[in-house]
Amino acid sequence: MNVTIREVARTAGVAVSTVSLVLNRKGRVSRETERKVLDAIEKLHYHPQRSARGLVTRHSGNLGFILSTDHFSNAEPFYTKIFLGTEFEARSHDYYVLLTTIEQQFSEKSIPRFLLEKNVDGVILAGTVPPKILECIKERGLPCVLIDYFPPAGNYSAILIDNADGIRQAVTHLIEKGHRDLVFVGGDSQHPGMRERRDAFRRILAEHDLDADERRICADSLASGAQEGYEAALHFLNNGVKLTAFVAANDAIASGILRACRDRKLRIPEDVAITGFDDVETAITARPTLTTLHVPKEEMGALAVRLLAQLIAGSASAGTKIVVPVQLVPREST
Amino acid sequence: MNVTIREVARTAGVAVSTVSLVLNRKGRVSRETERKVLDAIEKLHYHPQRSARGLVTRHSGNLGFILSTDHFSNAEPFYTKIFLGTEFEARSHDYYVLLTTIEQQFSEKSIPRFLLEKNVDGVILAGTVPPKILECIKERGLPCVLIDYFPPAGNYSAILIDNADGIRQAVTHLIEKGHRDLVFVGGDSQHPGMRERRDAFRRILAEHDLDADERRICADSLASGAQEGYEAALHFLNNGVKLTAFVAANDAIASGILRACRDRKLRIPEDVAITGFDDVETAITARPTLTTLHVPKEEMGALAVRLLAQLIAGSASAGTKIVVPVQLVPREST
DNA sequence: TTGAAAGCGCTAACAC
DNA sequence: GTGTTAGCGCTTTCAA
Repeated sequence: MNVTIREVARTAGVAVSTVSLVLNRKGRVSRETERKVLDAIEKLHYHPQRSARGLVTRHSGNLGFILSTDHFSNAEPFYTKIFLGTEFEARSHDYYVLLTTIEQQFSEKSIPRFLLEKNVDGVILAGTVPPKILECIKERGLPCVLIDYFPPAGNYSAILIDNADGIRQAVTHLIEKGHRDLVFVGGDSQHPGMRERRDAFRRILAEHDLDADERRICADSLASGAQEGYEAALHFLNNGVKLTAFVAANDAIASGILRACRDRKLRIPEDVAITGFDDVETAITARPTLTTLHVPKEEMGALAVRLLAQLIAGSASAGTKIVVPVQLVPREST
Repeated sequence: MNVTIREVARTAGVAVSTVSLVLNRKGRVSRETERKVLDAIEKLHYHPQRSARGLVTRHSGNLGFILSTDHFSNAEPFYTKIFLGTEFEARSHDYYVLLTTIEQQFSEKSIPRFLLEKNVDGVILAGTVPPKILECIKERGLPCVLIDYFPPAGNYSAILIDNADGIRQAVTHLIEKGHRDLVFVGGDSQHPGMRERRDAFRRILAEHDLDADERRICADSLASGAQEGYEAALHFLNNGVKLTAFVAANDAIASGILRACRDRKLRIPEDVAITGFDDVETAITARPTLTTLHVPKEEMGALAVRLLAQLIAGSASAGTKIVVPVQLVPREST
């Protein structure tokens, strides 16, 4: 029932190693024997078995995808989109992708199973991940690609977002709409990308000779959700900061701001304009719909797979960074 | 560098087979030797390798997920949600999910690689799939679970949607809103689920003594998209069929109907009401937002994994069918 | 209860 | 070019 390489060799009248050579196109097999082997393979419907091959080649044919638990369980569409992007691209590279999540507080005993079992040839990590997991991967000599995160130390391959340009587009857009008094609501200040967005806001306002005072920037929260946005917005509003536009570090925050403004009976965009970042579902389901920066999430996943595949093949060098552009999507909130 | 079972045996001072017994808790190992082995494992950070184990046990630890190409490349959120549901659930069953897509016109040479490589222990198939792939899976003796599809012949395990009850809820809702003249716009009549929705419409209207004439039912298209909905709606409108409400077989169709009504300057829901089915993104991004039937997509994926895991373990019998309930979500379109 | 040894199906030296 | 053979790391008889 179970057809093996041995049977193929027997029916083709050659040695197993010859079959193996044909299978792996290592050349140096005569046209004639190759034909015989190919015929036998065809006839027997033979296909090499992954685990047997993997045992000796030390290649699994799988890529690992690691996401922190909160990113996934929030069902954050941001990272799931990225994940689907990797799934899609992986197929054309003949890889399968194994997904796992890890806790932010990483310990020895929570090492992803696919690493322990040597069941992946490379790893993609999306969003903030504990530094320890990176060491863990390096120890095993596995190539890896980060997405939307870059740790404080070390030189990693990564797919990053052009955060500064995104904020520039948002601010420029608001200025064109006549706004002069902007405030910024940031998120998790541990995340480098979030810091980039905040810093860009500061810098770009300065470039335009607009008030970029620290009191116009609220970016010290630990989370980056709607609740934080809501509270930050009330904070600005209650303290009488002069403002006509909010620049939010992401769409969730922006939707929180939206709610705060509604609570205060402010009209959007007449009284106050709001911009988000990421262009996730929230942006389009919000009322009014949210002007935001479109981040090509699926594409980032695809790029990560492509880069990782090259890293594994040795045709790209570790430390390669790819920055993807973002695009302003004007909607009702401005 | 690479710690194997042999080293564990050596440092524990026992035989390799003993370590294996401990690893697989096959019992009949004395407390004392078990301790020694466990200590050695701990000390060496040993973990069995998947491919080596798989080679002998014939278990890969993976589940396959098969989706038709059109379902996936349309980036149909319906099936991607289901897929994410399987990913989520698989983790708690210690399985990884391998995704692949197949063409609707299935041939010998397009058999999913994970089947050829014996790289999965069971298979989940979502949406319409060619019957040949099912034979192909059966030949290999792999358990499988279908989602949202049931082939004309054969007895399969499946996760199905309570389509009839969904249509009942939609119709009842419309009747409560005062509608008496309903029409139905169906989709791909090859799909059993789509047929169920159509048949339920016919039956439920009859139960309420409403006109369920064939001219009120448009369900002969080959696709189930917005374009089909648009054309069907125009067809009804142009032929002067008396109607105040459309019941669509899914949200995409409903959004097409919506557009047709807008083109004809009909007010929604004042002049005409519309209901969808599935509750995908479209339903909430449409203007006005769409009253629809919420289908628990992630949950269906999770149920499929749970059932498949039981099938593999032998603790459930092939042919088990699970019907998931749907829930009406009233929005602006009614 | 434990150990020795035979494979699982494949690749890769190394001979011929 | 092609065949022989030794493993890859594990599980599983079968003896002891």
